[in-house]
Amino acid sequence: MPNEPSRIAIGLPQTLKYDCSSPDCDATPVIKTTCVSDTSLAIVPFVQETSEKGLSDRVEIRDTFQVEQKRDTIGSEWESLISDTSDLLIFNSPNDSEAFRGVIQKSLDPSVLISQFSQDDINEACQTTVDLDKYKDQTEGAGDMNEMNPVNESFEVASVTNFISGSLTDYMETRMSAPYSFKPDSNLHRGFRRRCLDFEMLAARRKNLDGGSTTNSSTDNKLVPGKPDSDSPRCIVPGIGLHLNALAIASRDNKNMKLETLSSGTQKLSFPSLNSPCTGGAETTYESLPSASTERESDAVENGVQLAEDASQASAYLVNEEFNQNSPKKKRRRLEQAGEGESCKRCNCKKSKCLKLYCECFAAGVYCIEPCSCQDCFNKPIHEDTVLATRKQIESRNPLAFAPKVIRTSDSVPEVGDDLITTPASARHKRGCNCKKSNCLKKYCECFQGGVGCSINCRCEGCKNAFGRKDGSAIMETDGEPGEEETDPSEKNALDKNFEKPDILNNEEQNPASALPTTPLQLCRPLVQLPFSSKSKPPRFFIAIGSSSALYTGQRYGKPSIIQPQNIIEKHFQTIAEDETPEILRGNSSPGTGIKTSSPNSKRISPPQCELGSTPGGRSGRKLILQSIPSFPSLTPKH
DNA sequence: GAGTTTGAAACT
DNA sequence: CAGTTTCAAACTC
Repeated sequence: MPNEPSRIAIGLPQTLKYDCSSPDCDATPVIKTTCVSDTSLAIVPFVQETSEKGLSDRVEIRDTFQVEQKRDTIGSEWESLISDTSDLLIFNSPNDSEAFRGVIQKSLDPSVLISQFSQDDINEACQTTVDLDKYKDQTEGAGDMNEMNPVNESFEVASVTNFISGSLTDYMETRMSAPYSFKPDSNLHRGFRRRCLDFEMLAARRKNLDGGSTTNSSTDNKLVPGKPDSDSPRCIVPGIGLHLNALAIASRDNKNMKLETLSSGTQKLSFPSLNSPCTGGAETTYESLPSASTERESDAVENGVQLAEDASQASAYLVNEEFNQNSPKKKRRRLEQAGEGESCKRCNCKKSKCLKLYCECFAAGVYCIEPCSCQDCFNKPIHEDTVLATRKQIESRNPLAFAPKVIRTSDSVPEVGDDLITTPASARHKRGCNCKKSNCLKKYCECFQGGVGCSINCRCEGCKNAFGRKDGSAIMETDGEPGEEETDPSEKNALDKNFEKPDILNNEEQNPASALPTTPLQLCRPLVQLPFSSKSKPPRFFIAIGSSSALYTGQRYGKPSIIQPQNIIEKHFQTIAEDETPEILRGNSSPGTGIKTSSPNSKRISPPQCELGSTPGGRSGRKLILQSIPSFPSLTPKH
């Protein structure tokens, strides 16, 4: 960055990449910086995202998007913006490490750390960021840096706090969630390697922390890149598994939620899905976690539901999971018990060497881990080269092969205040299914599995997808709703059976807005309407979808770690990802235009550009997604 | 836990 | 691009 050589240059190097592709982005400030530096385009969005998360005012969020749109349309202006916003990079600049360090040294007490920076500071900073124009003006001044410090430190603090507080796992998880990332050159903020993570390391880290050592140092030591230690946390491979970011988020959220729940005493929650193996051990961690988000507790809980949902579908990073799972069967059983089978990726591959999309781990962009029962597995850090090569090959065939299968579309353009949705699901399977016998009522069906309705892209036969039929006739809605007629009892049973409706749903039933058969669509709406409202409970499966989106956005924009410890930002993030996005899309996209742009029967996925097409000022929603996608392909490591 | 079914992924 | 094979998850018993 021309304008900020001294600061940015130092830390940006490759950290960017790692972080960008890591689910962590959302969690750590570093990511932000990284992302920004990585892609000039990402800067604004990134910043905005950050601000968004920090903002409680939804209006501001919208403004942010608007800004983004504006920027987008301007196009050429990006670069100038970059330079202008170079200061933003400070968030993650190496210099922050100092602050970070200082914070840690000051106190290991998360609460203290958190307290050091008021939400106001964060918001203020965020707002500043949000308003790019304003920011420009600021950047021109010498004092802009100072102004940003609050944010910066806040981020750092959050990270530290998160790390220090019982949420170490969370922190690490976040860090490590970058499934395959580049080897970090930077000693700062480098991503932890998710699956490589083991508790020894965790323990060591804890010790280090306890000993007052800086997070950075410990991290650095652990993250020595390139060491072919399959069990070490350095299993990151470049650009892989971006969509897992969502998972990471989900898992984190999940944990957070749990924490919240615990604190409230209602835990036993009712979030069966949350009890997935993944979250199991996290409790301990969280128990110690200070209730920094006390004020938002209710929200957090509420969010927790959402998160839980999310987690159920995607999370795969909890350390616990790695401990508890010994055999595929067990894993599966646990998963099943948890209500979701996708939470923690584990495979049982025997012939694919875990180098094909057959392998869930590989497909998810993560290394196989101990709980996997795969044979002749090559999806391990020691085979990083092979993994990357294979991945590249697959991506060459299908650029979105590792993208989330279920993506958010602009289909739903529900109007706030609308009653139940009559519009198509807000998320769709990107390719559509091809079911012949399952009637799209079982998890064989990717659409169903993803909790989304079938679409015109599907080639399924006899579609009875409870989330929405191919013909668009049957989107599951609340009991007694129109969509129900389409769904016969058997279907419902199937649905319930497959997804094991959590108690939470029952709770939701009490809430008209989120009544039972929560379908992506259905829930989506409430979310849109009440992004931050405690009443809006995310659709159980939809969340996953949201996560995916979040993933994109999160990666691209980076999820601020600021609030992570408290879930505050996280919540915002979630909300934004799932709720705000739709609105954004709403603005520009017309219903039914979403992903359906691709040929209905086309098996091949259209490239991001096509699918997400970015029309200046045209489809902000899509644009948003689009931007996020680019990060994925970061297959080419910047070593 | 073994065996079957299913549909995506991979291959031809 | 269609048809076939391979694969591993999902499912059943």
